Amino acid sequence: MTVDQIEQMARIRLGERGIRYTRGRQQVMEALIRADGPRAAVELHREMQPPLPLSSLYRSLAVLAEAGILSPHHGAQGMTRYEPAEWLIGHHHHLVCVDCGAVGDVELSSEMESAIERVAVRIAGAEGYALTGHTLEVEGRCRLCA
Amino acid sequence: MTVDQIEQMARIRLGERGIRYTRGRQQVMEALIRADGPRAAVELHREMQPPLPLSSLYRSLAVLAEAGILSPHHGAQGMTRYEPAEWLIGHHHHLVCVDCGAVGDVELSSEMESAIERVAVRIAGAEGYALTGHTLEVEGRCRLCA
DNA sequence: TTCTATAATGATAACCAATATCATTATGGA
DNA sequence: TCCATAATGATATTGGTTATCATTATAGAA
Repeated sequence: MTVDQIEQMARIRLGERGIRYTRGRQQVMEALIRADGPRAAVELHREMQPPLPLSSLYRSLAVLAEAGILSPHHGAQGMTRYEPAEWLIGHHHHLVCVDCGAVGDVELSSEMESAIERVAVRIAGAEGYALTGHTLEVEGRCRLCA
Repeated sequence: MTVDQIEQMARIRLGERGIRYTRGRQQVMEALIRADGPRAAVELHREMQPPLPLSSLYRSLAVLAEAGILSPHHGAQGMTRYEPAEWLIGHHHHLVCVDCGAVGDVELSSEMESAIERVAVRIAGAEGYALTGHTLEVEGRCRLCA
């Protein structure tokens, strides 16, 4: 799935809801699509050239998440990082560094994935929850923090 | 494992580090041991009788987490919830309500657990991380929010 | 027991990610 | 082109969390 294709799907979803896919939102989406994991507003602000004002950045993230195009991930230092929703970039899990807070995406083989899926279904059912998703958060110390 | 036994282990760990197990910290630990999942400072403040001052509450949580007795969990609304570390209450996973943010603990059968453990080892190894732990975060809508 | 060094407390202020406000600007449709 | 409405961005505000610091409590020494 190319960046353009993902953007196209996002654009359609927004159009259906009367939400515009403006230059700023486009910048946010492209940065997140190219990233290898969730990113916080402050991180995007640092990396974007030229940087979008923080107020616009935060609002764009909120709008895109509300539309189901971005998914929030609550991480270390109380920062909320976002990444394109799974229907855009595929189901995956997270590898988190317990020291620096870096988060990376990980995809599993279908056998591993279905094993985890079965567990998630079992857990949600037992507690009367309507299952919406699941993520295996693998924690460790990254090469730099080791 | 009883509340007293868990407290005793926590007390020993603190003693080894020259950290006192004071009445306030005791109140915090007992509230968290009795809880069925991670709790935030604000939640503890509401539930404790009499409530510890928020400044002391936050500091106690930080001290106990620093000593490895509590583990932080970063959740919705940017709130950090804490629970006794796994070496005290056992390994478990989390069931999170995507609407209200409630978090509950879930224990798995040993077969399910070892299946997930294998996946975690595989992931960390592939990315060069030193594995420290893993949690399956199952997301859904709880009975109240359904 | 008393003294003393040090840890812990709690009121207060400061911090910072995130959100709300609102006047201005941009956009798509009539 | 005009207009209704969405979006922007500077600014102010919120709220969870952390830092400060004078006071209090505690463990160990004398």
